[in-house]
Amino acid sequence: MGADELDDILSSAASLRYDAGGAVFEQGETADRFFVLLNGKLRVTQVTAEGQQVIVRMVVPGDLFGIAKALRRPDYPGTATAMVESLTLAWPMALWDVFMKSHPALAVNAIQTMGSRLQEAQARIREMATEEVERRVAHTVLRLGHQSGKKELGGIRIDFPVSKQDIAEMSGTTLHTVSRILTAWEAAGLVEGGRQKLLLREPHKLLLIADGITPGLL
Amino acid sequence: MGADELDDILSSAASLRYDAGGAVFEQGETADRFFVLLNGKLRVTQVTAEGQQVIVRMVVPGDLFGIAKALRRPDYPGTATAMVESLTLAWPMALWDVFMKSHPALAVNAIQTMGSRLQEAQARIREMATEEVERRVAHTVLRLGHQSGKKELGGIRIDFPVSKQDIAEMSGTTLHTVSRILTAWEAAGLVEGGRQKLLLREPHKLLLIADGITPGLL
DNA sequence: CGGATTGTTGAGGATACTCAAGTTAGGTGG
DNA sequence: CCACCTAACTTGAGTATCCTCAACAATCCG
Repeated sequence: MGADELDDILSSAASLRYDAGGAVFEQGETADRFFVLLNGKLRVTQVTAEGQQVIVRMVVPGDLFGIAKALRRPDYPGTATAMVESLTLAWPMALWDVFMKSHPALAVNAIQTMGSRLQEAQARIREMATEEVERRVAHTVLRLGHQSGKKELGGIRIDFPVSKQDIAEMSGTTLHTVSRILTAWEAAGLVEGGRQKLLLREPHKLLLIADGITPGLL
Repeated sequence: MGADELDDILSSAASLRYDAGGAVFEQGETADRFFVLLNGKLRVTQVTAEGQQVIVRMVVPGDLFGIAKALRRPDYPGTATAMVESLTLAWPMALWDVFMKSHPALAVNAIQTMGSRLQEAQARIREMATEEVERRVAHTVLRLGHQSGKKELGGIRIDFPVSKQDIAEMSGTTLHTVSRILTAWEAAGLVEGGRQKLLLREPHKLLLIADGITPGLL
C-alpha cells in the first residue's frame, strides 16, 4: 500500500478514547462505525436471551473490530467494553465497502483477521465439546497470557484486571468453579491470584494441564 | 464481476468428484488447493489430541472451503468428508492471493463467507457455554434442517445420512444422550428418527425447546 | 468507615457421562 | 434368498463432574 493510499484511509478516521469500563458499542446498536484498537484492551461480550453473559473474545491493539458489515449485519452482535483506558480509530461503516473494493491489501488483511478469529472460535468449540472444566480454564488463562501477558521474573503477568467471573465467562463455567480451580493451582504453586490479578508462575505445567497430560489437581 | 473475469477464474479450476465417505482432504495435509462445493454435502471434522472427534461444520453447495491460506496456515486444520456423492471445483492454493488481489469482489465474498462462519461459531460457543444438552441438540437439528432440509408433508426431512454420532459431535455430547433425547422427542411426536434418518415433524416446538421456553421433555 | 464489588468455601443435588449389554437394521456373500 | 456380520442404535445402572444455593470473608473505593 502506498503512502498516499494510507493517507487517504487515515484521514477519514476519527480517534476516540474510552475510560476503563466504558462501552465502545453495545449489542443490538446500529452498526454505524468500524474500529481498530490502537491502545488498551477490550472485551467483547454477548448476552443470551436468558441474560447469561459470554465473553466472545478479547480485542488487543492492532485488532480490527466492530466489523458488522463483514457479517452482513446491520447491528453489532455484541458489546465491546474497555477493560483499561483505550484508544481507537473509527470509520463510518459506509467506508467499509469502499475500502474493501479499492484497497485489496486491506481486504486480504481483513480476511486474515477473520481467519484467525475463526480458528480461535473453532478451538474453543472443540475445547467446550471435549474437555473438562479444569482444562478449559487452563486454556483460557494461557490464552490470556499469550495475548497480553508480560514476562516478569516470577512468571507471566496478566497486565489488566481480569475477574474470576471473566475467566468463567471465557471458559464456559461459573465463577465458583474457577475460584476453586485457581485456589488449587495456587496451592500447587502454578499461579498467583488476587483480586482481578493473575500471575502464571508455571506456564509449562499449565500447558500440561491444558493438554490433559497431568491428571489434574482436583 | 465481468464475464471475462469469471472465465479467467473458472478456466483455472479443476472439477472433482467424491463418493459418499470419501475425503476431499485430511487434517494435517499440506493445503495445496482450495475448493467450492458444487453439489452434495460435506462434513468438516477435527480430531483432538486424545482422538475425540468434533464436527466443525457442514459444507453445503456454494460454500467455499479448504481456504487454509486465509487462516495463514500451510496445512488443512480439519478433514473434509463427503456425506453423499459430491462435486467440487478446486484451484491451486497459489491462486488464492492472486484472486484476492485482482478481484476485489471475490475478496468481499470471501470476507462474508468467513463472517457468517464466524457468527455461527460464536453462536455455538454461546450455546455450549450456557445451554444444557437438550437445547443444544435442538439447535443442532434445526440448523441441519435449515441448511439442508427438504419440506415434506409430514415436516422437514434431513435429506442426507446423519447418524446420532454425528449429531452428538455437532452438539458436544455423546451418542447415548442424543439417542435418549431423540427417543423422548419421538414419543412426543416432535421428530421421526431412524437409522441415519431424521424428520422434523414439529419444527416450531423444537424451536421452543432450543430457546429454552418449554421445560424440556426429559 | 461503610457500602459494594469480588472472591471463598461448603453442602447437596442434577445433569449427563461412562460402562455395559443388548437390539435392530442393513449390507454381503454363500 | 437366507444367514451372517457389522455398524448403528437403544436402554439401564452407577457415578463423576460441576452447577446451584447459600453464607461468609476480603478488598477496594469514595
